[in-house]
Amino acid sequence: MAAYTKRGSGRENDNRGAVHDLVYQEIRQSLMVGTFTPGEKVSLRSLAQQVGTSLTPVRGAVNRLIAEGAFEVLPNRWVVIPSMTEEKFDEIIHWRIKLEMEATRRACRNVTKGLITRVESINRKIHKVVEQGRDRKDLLNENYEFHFTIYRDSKSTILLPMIESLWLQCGPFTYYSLLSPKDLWDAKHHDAIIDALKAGDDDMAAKAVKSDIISTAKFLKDSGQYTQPRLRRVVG
Amino acid sequence: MAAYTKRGSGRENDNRGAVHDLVYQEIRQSLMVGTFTPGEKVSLRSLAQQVGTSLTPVRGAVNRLIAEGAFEVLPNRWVVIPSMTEEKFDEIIHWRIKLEMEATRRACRNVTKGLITRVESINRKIHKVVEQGRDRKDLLNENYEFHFTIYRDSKSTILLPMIESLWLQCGPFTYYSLLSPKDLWDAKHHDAIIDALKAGDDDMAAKAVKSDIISTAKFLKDSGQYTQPRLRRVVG
DNA sequence: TCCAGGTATCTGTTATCATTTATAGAACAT
DNA sequence: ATGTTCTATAAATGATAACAGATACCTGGA
Repeated sequence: MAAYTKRGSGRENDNRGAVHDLVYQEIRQSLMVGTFTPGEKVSLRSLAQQVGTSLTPVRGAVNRLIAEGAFEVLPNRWVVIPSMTEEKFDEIIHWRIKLEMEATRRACRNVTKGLITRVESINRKIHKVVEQGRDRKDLLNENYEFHFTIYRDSKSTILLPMIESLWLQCGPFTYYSLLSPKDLWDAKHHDAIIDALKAGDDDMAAKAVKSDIISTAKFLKDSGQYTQPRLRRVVG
Repeated sequence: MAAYTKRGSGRENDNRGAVHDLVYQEIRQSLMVGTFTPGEKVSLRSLAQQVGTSLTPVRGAVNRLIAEGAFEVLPNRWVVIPSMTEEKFDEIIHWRIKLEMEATRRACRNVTKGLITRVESINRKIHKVVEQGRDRKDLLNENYEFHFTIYRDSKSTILLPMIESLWLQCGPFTYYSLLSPKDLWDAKHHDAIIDALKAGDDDMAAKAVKSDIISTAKFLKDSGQYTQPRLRRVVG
């Protein structure tokens, strides 16, 4: 037993997280709520200055985000936010539906009281944000939490990274939705998901998730702007 | 092998690729042909020494591979080859089938003469390797090329990274198949894929791919060894 | 007015060094 | 003989500086 022996100082910094992980989380969050705009150029040095570190941890975070499809690297080796085309968006949505339906089914099959409590709590927050008309970014964050709280309970180390990657890829596209005047958030899908979880009906839960994805996809498509395929200047 | 250094000497190295990209390719290749064994610890320094560079490009490559699920990072911050469980493997195969069927369908829909030529060329190489009983690793490499030559023609920037990630994740598992005495390679699936491509029958091509995946999955499962979920020592 | 060429600046990339942290092994006490 | 503590080693992580390539801008000439 004797957990008294603490090595070294240890008291100094309870932060415990590697800096490049914090940087990753910060950029990722910005990405999800549409802080970056599709096509925007991203500089490692400016990012480093923004987060107040050297290039090294930023590089680690950016490399990871590139691998996840959140960033794109041009032939120049410059890093940009990928642009979005309609085909690409449709494809993302198509696979989001497939993967998230399955993740939901799995989570529903071994649903616990704890999951329902957590999800209901987040859903209440969402309702509150919508009522109070608060910042749309809060809504996006809570929506992310709502879904991934469920998906995490699928206990699938295969599904989760794929789903995260897809969310990350359509994240910047939500930038335009922030500009859109109309703010239609239909809470009925979330409620339906919770009801299905409570009933332990995995097919019903999956269907509710599908409806939710289609609904938000339609919302994004309405306010979104697709980017033309980038024209690369051919140097002669 | 192959010191990649790019720093001082300007023209020695083909400037087309950054060093960390070459390192990535090399590690990835090793991963695919089962050079690493599941659960094995990987040290950045040893990797750097192996490829003859400093840590920096190795870190970039490893970070990317972590994001792709090829490496796993322990709470100790040590990097290891992920272990494989039966559930995990089945899940990977399940989604490989779904995604690769779709990629094949897309490639088949806009099939070109060039694709068929390339694929037939690779298939001939595979036949030759099998006949001559050459190194199993050559077989794995050619098999990879065969499939991804097709998938690349799906022109889907969404599908391809997901499929690559799945291949990478079951890559180390093939280590055991290299140890297996029996070497059953059924070429009929590849031939069926080519026939379907020639006929432009996307459903048939997709079905042939499914058969091929199931076949190789069965082969891997026969010779594979699953790893117990890692036991973390609980300090008391 | 337009185009060519050169220069300054910005970008990613790599190497090296310093710091922190965790594991392993030896020495010690019980 | 066993368990604990100290120490040495090895590991990842972060900061900094030097380097190479590309872009942007400015200048000079037609």
